[in-house]
Amino acid sequence: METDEANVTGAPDFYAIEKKWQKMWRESKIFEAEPDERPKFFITIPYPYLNGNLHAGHTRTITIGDAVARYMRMNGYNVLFPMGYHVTGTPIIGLAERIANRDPETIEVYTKYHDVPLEDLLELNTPEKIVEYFSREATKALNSIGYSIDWRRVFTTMDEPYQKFIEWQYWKLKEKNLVAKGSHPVRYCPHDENPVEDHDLMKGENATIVDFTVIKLYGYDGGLIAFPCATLRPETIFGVTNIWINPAGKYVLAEVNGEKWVLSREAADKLVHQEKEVKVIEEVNPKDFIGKTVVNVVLAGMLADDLAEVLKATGSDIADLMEEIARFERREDRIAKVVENLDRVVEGLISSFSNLRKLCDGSKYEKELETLRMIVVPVLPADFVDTDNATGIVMSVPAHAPYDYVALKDLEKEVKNEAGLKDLEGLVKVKPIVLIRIEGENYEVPAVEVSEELGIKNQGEKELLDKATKIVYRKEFHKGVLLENTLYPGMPVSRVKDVLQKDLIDLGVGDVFYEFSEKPVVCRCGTKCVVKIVKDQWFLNYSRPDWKKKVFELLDRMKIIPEYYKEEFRNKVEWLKDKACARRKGLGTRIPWDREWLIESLSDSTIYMCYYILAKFINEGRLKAENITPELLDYVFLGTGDIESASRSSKLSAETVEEIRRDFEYWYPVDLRSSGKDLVANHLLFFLFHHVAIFPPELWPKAIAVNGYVSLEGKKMSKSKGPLLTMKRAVKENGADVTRMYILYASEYDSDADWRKKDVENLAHHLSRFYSLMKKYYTREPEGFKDFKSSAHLDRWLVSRMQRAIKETRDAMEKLQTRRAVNSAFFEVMNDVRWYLRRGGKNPQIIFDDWIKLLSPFAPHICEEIWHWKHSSFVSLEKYPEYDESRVDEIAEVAEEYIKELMNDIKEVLKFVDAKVVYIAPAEEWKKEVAKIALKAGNFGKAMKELMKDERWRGMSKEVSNFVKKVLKESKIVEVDEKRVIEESKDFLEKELGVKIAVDDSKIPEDKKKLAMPGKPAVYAE
RNA sequence: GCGGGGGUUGCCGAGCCAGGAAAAGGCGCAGGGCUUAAGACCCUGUCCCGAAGGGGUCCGCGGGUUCAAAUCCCGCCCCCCGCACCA
Repeated sequence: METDEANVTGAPDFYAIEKKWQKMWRESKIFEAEPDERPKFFITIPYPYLNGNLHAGHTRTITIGDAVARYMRMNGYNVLFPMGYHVTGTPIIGLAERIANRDPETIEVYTKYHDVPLEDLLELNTPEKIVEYFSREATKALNSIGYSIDWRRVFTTMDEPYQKFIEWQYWKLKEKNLVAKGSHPVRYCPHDENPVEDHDLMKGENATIVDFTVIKLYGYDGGLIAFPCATLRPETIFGVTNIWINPAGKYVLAEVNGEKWVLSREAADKLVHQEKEVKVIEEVNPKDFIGKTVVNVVLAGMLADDLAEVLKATGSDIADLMEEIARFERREDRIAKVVENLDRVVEGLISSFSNLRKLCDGSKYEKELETLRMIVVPVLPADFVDTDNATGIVMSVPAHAPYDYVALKDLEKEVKNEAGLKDLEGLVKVKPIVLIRIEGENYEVPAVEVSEELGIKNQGEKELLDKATKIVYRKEFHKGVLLENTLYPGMPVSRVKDVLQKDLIDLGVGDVFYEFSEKPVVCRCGTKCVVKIVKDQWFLNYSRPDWKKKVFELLDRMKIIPEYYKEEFRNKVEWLKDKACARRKGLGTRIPWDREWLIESLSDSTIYMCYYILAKFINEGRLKAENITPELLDYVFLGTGDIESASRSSKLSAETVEEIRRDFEYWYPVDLRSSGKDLVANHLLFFLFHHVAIFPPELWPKAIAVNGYVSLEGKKMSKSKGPLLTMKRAVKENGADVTRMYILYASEYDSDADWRKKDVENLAHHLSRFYSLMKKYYTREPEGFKDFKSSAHLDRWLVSRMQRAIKETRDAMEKLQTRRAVNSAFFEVMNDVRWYLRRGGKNPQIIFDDWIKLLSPFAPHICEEIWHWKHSSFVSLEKYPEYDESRVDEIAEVAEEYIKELMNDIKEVLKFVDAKVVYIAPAEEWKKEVAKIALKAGNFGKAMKELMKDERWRGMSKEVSNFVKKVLKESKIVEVDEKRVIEESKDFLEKELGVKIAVDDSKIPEDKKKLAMPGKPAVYAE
């Protein structure tokens, strides 16, 4: 029998095949790209960071890149696909230290998940050895999976020439004023005296740094004493009725930048790290301050008119001063003036207030007292104040903060009932000051109404209070607008914070206190972390509008895949702030003008794609670090300066310089950067920023593609905790082609791929089947097949279907939809071939050349192997199959579809009848009119309307409507010679169905005939 | 909270942008063929009902538009990711 030679061969030796072709490719240098007359395609994948072995995540991203590279190469492009290694930063150093210290956890993770043999691992006790080891391993892995990389361009970011390149880049940025010094808050461990990164944390990984606005209210006790109130809503300063202090807390009096502050003990400790000069004078008892009053300086300025009147009426000695202040037109100026005379104003106001109180509770100065009350507010006790949050002192704004309102109400009651609090009588009054209007809502005093709606009885009901707070804050933030009694009437609450914070600081009554959003934040060493302001850091000024504008321009013109990431990128550009780009610790390049700083790792990997051009010359030994001068790089990358100075400074011949320049001009810009989605908000963003900063628009990148992660059996992979699947292991266990195909087929775009052993094995079976098919048919002469035009129906069908697959695969690849591409190029063709063989096709090999080429970007080794059974060229360099409309035979396709449907119909019937013979007859000719009418009408609705006018059709509206749908989709159905098709397929149907088939309408009853329509013959079984 | 994405038949996952199939493909499961047997391979079935190719129900929930909605519109619920100085 002819069948069995294929099956017996069994599974091919993937491993041997892979090794063989990898060697052949390498020896033939077919992926080493040099400029020529072809159009070029420069594709890059972010170089991997080498603190471990490459894993399934890398495998996915790079396989996508390689499939595209191979696809483009087969489409006539001169493709450059290089790779390098990223080693900048601290993780490698940390790893070396942990290995040197024999850290058990590290050893476990690296032997268990990264597949590093223990004896090798223990050797890796310096960063250099780690880089050496993992780059070697990475190269092995990348080769073992068959990527078409031009290895002459490999490098690491520690290489001296690379550092020269980065120095040049940073000089360029400096020239353009895009790098500047500043300070920046970071998470910091006081014990280690170091900034703390995520993986160094024991607790609090989710904590972010929030900036509280500190607003100082002033008391007076022989001198000014500031009460720094911390708030996230500085606008509420206009509605303060009192301030809160925790009577049970530990507080200190300290000199902060020369001013006396009352603040919590913790706060004083924290401020030391926040660029403040802090000298603790003494511990103080918070209860001593309760009942004392403090001055709201902002309001004092704003209400200077009223104050002046009050002070005059009550004979205060600062009445004149206040009048003077009131003469200023602008509120800001008044406040400034108050601050200028802070000492006198505060003392004067406080003593006036206290005099007036003693003098006249409830008598003739009632109104004046009320005015003063708004500005001179009491310090009151509150348990809910957290001394470990910011300063430990907060403002009370009962109109807009449910906690404040409810606590005040409680306190009011207590004052009446408890003897110990009698001092506070007259000071505790619940009189909320409203400063925000919420658009579209009817609140008078939001905090009061919301608290009442929720039925909050006292401050013990924390849950409800939190809920109320959330409601009020949310509504006010989104729909709130400031009222007349504020500094910015009409301004939305959502916008006021930054403005006001800055104003208050400028006026001298404000400050910033950085605090964690969640607590505690604990370092691995067990110490509680603080926020530290790092001074004199170098920053990349990403927030500059002119810089961003250019990035937006780039985004507009570039292609982002998938498309909706363009919007995501825009948002991220908008959101990006200045970024500290200097570090004290780590591997990398020093800032050339300030050598105590290292350039941070995300900042030295932004335009390095152009370094691949240099790398070839460097690896050839033609270019050394000392040759890489600014003049050289200006000339070869930017075309500025001149060849003479480039040549002179670099000590390279003019020819060499020109050669590098030509290479660069040929290859640049980057045509596609394909990356995992984790790099969107950082690396890819910086990639865009730096390109627009340094290169002219014609050298800006053309496209970015983003792909999702890989999980293992549904579990997230983790480099540091496992599970992890290394590229090496995946290839070793499954073979390169299986690994590649699986990862490409597992999912699309940014959705995550799940690596499932079972599915992977199954794919391997599919590939083996493919190989067997090839083995059986590929080299065989086709029977009775000369060319497409004259061939038999089934052969034409197969060729036609192949055209569909080609079109679909190409379309998918153009959009980087590898899943769809593999599906059509592999699975769908496979199904067609199977159907073809089942139908008795003898010549599947007529499409095999195309099929092998079609699959070659995805499973290059096996394709190369099979291809060589018949050809001596590399399939990797062949022309990718082109969709050829002249080889599409719609009628053949429709006819096959017809047979499939007929078979299903008969099968359905046979389910219910135990028949020996099935009679089939195509519908009567006249029914084809339906098709004509339907096609003329063009759409379903019109067609049905038209047809139902004819009474012949009315009795069978159901059948007609089904047919109309069909004919509108496959118009060729009417051109099929049904009778002939059935006759030709008779043997097939009989074999498949196990019954006798007869084309004979005389045996078919009328009611069955009625059901027939073109494309759906009458069937009768008996 | 802000921003981006998403909820499809046992599972994974297409389809939705350009309305008109119980809804591709894979996995799993069941049955049959092949085989001494296992594996591999091939075929069939896999929402419910049905002794004739049919009918019913279905794509997070609730409305709406339409001859027709998984697909368009409105409201709601739920899930994932990013929010940084870390590669």
